[in-house]
Amino acid sequence: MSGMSTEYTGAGDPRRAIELLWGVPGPPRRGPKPKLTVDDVVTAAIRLADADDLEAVTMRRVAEDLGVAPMSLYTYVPSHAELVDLMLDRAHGELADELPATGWRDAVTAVAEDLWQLYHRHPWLLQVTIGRPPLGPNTFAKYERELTALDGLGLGDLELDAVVSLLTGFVRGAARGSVDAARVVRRSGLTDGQWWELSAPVLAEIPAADPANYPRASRVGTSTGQAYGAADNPEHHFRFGLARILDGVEQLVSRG
Amino acid sequence: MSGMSTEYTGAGDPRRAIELLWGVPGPPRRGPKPKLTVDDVVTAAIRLADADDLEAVTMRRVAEDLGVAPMSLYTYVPSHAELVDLMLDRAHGELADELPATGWRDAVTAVAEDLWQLYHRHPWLLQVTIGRPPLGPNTFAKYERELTALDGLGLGDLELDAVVSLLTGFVRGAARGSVDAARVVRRSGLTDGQWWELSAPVLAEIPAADPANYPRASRVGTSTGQAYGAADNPEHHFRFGLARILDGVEQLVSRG
DNA sequence: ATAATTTCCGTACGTTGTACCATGAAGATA
DNA sequence: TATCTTCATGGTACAACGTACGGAAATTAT
Repeated sequence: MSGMSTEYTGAGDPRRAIELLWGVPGPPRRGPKPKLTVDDVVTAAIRLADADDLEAVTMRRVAEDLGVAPMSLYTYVPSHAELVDLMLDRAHGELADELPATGWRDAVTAVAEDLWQLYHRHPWLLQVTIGRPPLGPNTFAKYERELTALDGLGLGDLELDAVVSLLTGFVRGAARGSVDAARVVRRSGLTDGQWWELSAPVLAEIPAADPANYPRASRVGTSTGQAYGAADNPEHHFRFGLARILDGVEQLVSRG
Repeated sequence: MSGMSTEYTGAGDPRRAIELLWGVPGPPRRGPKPKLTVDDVVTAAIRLADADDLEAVTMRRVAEDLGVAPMSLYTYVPSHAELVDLMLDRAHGELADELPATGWRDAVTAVAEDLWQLYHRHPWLLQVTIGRPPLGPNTFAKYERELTALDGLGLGDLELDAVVSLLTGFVRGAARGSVDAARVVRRSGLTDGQWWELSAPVLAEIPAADPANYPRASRVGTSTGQAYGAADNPEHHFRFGLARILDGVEQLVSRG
């Protein structure tokens, strides 16, 4: 294989992936002492991703960070794809286990907030395409906690799953908007305001782009621009959307 | 520049990008007749992306498709990034302008359904990272239509923007789950069921992965597995989530 | 005719994941 | 202790990527 095609979780051999995720010891080895452990590799990879991007996690860079040759990594990890799986499960281990005991709305809010924070601490998590659900301990614990937050509301199993999916999907999307916006500012060196000051005059020269053709869009666009000093406000969108979803779920619950 | 770093929309020179998006004619040219148009390039790129992936849209492959050398494309498009911007705006041109006049719930539902369909027709749209909002005609029209669906409900401009963001972000996330799941099945050649049959026995050998440690997760997991014959059902998650969000928005509206 | 401009494209560079193979280190067996 | 077996290490190489650079050829303006 060559290049780095779109990688999704759960590519590669399931057996090997699961053994790595759960850290099964394996039979006693015979050859020379390994200089590293799988955890070392994952730690270095996460350090690189945190400092930059998922794109920064190349086998060559991870190897350099660890003081070994690129090909040596393949004794610890079958491929780049499995390394990403391991990074993902490890990062989710930072989520708490406890939940507030002050009602389901607080519990669900805590789940959403924790995830929102986690995605901002490790923005590269949002660059991982989810193929198969990663069958690691922390991914399991995350799902268990999310279900626990909705315990005792009388929801059926299928409804529980759908609500959790709605919630986590929403947080993921909102966080993505937030970190993508931050990334583009960092990478381009232009704030949203500066970028708009460059773009607006060009747009004004295009007859077809007359604001009269898009009356609502231009009105709301200028309103949000003035209110936030930016095109939009990810943090506000997160809180607003979460409130709407909680209201929607509450109706479902109260209807039985 | 080398390799293909994570590309986001709105990279590159804003002036040139906007001129391309709106198809401004430019001064009369002097040199030899161009063999192609910008539209030809975009069309070929979309054809490749539809047939496969965004990853399949390489300058070399697009050029081959058009019968020119790779470097010739750069006379039409400043870089790969701008090409993606153009693809994105063009694809959104497939969205209808009209809305059902039978109430805001129907209108918002139509917006969501149309987007859901569009993302399934062009799954690569979900692989584009949104940096700056693409300032093209069809992106404008999309936003205008979304706002129109919420007309006359008494929502403020900031609320309107937040609701639209919630709605489109939700559809995007749900569709992503759907197309990613389909892609992994196609690429791995394994259905969810087959993949699970491979994974489950391995997991059963891991003591720490005992279902008793994750009681809710394992119960709900088997329920959904039996109900859908798969890990989850994207279509159902979409309809379910949309209903919850509509209920949540309805509360906001009725509270004034 | 000449000059100015623009298209087209061959070549080349730096980047990626990783296949393949040789080298040598360390435990198992005699 | 000597030999065998197994495994970590890492050098080299390949195909694919975006695209910088610069020359050749074509077209229009003068």
